[in-house]
Amino acid sequence: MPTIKDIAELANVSPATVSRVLNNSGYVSSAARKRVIEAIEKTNYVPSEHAKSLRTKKTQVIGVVMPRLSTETSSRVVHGIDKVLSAKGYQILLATSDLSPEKEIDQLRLLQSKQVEGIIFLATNVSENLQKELSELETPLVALGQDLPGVSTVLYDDYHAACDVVDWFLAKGHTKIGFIGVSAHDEAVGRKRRNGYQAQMNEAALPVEKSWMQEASFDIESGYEATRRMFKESTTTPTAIFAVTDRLAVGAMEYIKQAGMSIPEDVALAGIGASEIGKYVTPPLATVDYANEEAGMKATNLLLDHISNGDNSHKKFVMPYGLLARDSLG
Amino acid sequence: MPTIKDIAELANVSPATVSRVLNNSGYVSSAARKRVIEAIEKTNYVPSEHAKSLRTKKTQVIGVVMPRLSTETSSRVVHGIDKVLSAKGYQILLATSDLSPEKEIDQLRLLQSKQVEGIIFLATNVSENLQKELSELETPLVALGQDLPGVSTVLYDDYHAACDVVDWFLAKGHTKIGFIGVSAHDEAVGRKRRNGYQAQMNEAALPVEKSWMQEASFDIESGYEATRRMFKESTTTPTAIFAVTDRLAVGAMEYIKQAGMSIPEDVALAGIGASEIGKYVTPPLATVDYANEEAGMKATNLLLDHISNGDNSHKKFVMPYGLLARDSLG
DNA sequence: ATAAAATGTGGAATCGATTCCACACCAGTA
DNA sequence: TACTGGTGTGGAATCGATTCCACATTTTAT
Repeated sequence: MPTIKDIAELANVSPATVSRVLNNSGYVSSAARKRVIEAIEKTNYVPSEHAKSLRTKKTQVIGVVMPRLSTETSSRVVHGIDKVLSAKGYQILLATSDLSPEKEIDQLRLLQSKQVEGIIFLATNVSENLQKELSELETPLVALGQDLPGVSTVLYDDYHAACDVVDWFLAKGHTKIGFIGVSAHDEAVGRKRRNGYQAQMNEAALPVEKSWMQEASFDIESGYEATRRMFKESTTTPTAIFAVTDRLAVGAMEYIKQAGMSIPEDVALAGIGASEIGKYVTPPLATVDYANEEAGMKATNLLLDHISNGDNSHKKFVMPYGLLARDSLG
Repeated sequence: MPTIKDIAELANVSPATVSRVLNNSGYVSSAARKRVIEAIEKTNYVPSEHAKSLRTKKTQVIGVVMPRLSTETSSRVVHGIDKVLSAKGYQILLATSDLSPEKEIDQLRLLQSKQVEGIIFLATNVSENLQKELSELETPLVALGQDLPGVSTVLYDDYHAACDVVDWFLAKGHTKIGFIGVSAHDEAVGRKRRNGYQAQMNEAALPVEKSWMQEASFDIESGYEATRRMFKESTTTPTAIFAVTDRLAVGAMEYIKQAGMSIPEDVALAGIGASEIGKYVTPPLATVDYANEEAGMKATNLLLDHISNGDNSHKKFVMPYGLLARDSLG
């Protein structure tokens, strides 16, 4: 591995001059520049970013912390982030938290030690420790998807989206509406969407049988099971089901079909997420489009603003969402 | 941002001693160690990885270059990579090439300058320039999915998988089998799978009408269009279609349904990739499971071997695949 | 013609860690 | 008593770049 010194010797100049060529700064005669460039090409020289960062404090790297990579939502978000970042010459240092609160904090530290210039943080849990860590963090950070106090965040409008889904059903005349949610530890998906559902049912003065509200995890299989439980346990069975994610809804769809009922005639169905799968199941799944890619882009732009302007204000940005009424609605 | 010097002063020791505490190396009295640890905690000190890497040449970062992130295949692969890497304390520096050959090379250079300890490379194009770049690269590298000469690779068995898909149809008595492929610039998906199809049709002495072979890009919509063309242009229409990816197959499915034909009675269908979507469309799509996550893990382990053993041999590893015969087959 | 400004270049300090080496101290042993 | 060997510590070089400053040389302006 050649260093700047080797190039300097080869080109018969000082390291300082090589550096000037590298950075297009200061004065360099065209003769010297030519010799340096030749030396660089001959040796396949690549400057060490570490030495550079050590001196300049710039790394051109943004850290991204997310619970898991292998979901459609995540990859859309990362794609949005990458789109903005790669255009500006930044790279992504990826850190996954595996849904573990301690690991989220560890990763935050690790990224800090790697001197990333900013962090985009998709949290799931919002613990005490996490908030403490965040408040001590010097690196600019933007949260996405969960409302973290004291930091800039790009949020989805979970509450109103959930209300709108329930409204869909109400408008079709449904009164017995089931709900498949996830753990309330997840503030956004677990709590807010449930709140929206409950608020809307209350508003409409509709009673909700206990078994109509089921809790699942995040996979299709779990949506299937939740639906099975719902139908087994209910005295009056729902005529519509709102699942908080498309995957859960697809699971519900599987159960309903297997149980010999038809969608939307016997049971109407809707999810949230606008996942690709929902578009191609039969019937197509009504859902809410969260514009994940745009959210990723938005968060990145916000972060870059913080970095360049040294702007420390805490902005909250709520993403608009789109309603995709499809056949599963009736 | 405190540095090792600040800690040293606070703890009344030299930087050397702080370093010893940090790395658990050499002799440190328990009194000194205690003072150092306290100073670290008090100041929230995080050592600079840049300074460290500059000195030690170790970064604990692996670069991953891939064409795009927002596909199910990619995220499965990255997930596999991450699983192995995070267990060993490595991090992932992500670089996307956006399907552009020049960008693939740029990213390779950039990763090198960031001193990554190894690179996992998912290429699409296999150009001259790329091969030159790879041969000059000093960083250990493992390619995944495309056969690059002169480097270790983890490969999918595209040719035989394609043969097996055609065999499915042959076994069901189909003789008119259509094919939806992608550009031959993509060696693995474009060329090898097509070769498998053609070889098998030849073997069975079955004629292939020109319009039965259509070229598409990678999205569902494009599969739809390719199928439309196939049916419009053919004098005899196929009774079975092999699409080289599940997404293309789903597009084909859409067209076939919309044209009023039924699957598998009028047209049988199969894809490759075992994407989740294929499992939940109606009818479920027959496909080939490529074990992407395992491939990512395999590639990572191979890479780590190279790194730790300084092992420069070029291993080729072909992943086994699984056949998922589902209802779309008939 | 002479002062002032622009151009080119190298020396050396610097960033924040690690690590070799020298040195000091305190046992235990011959 | 003197010598070994294990402990504990700090000084200083080092990694590979950037950048300030000083200095030399040329060009331009007055």
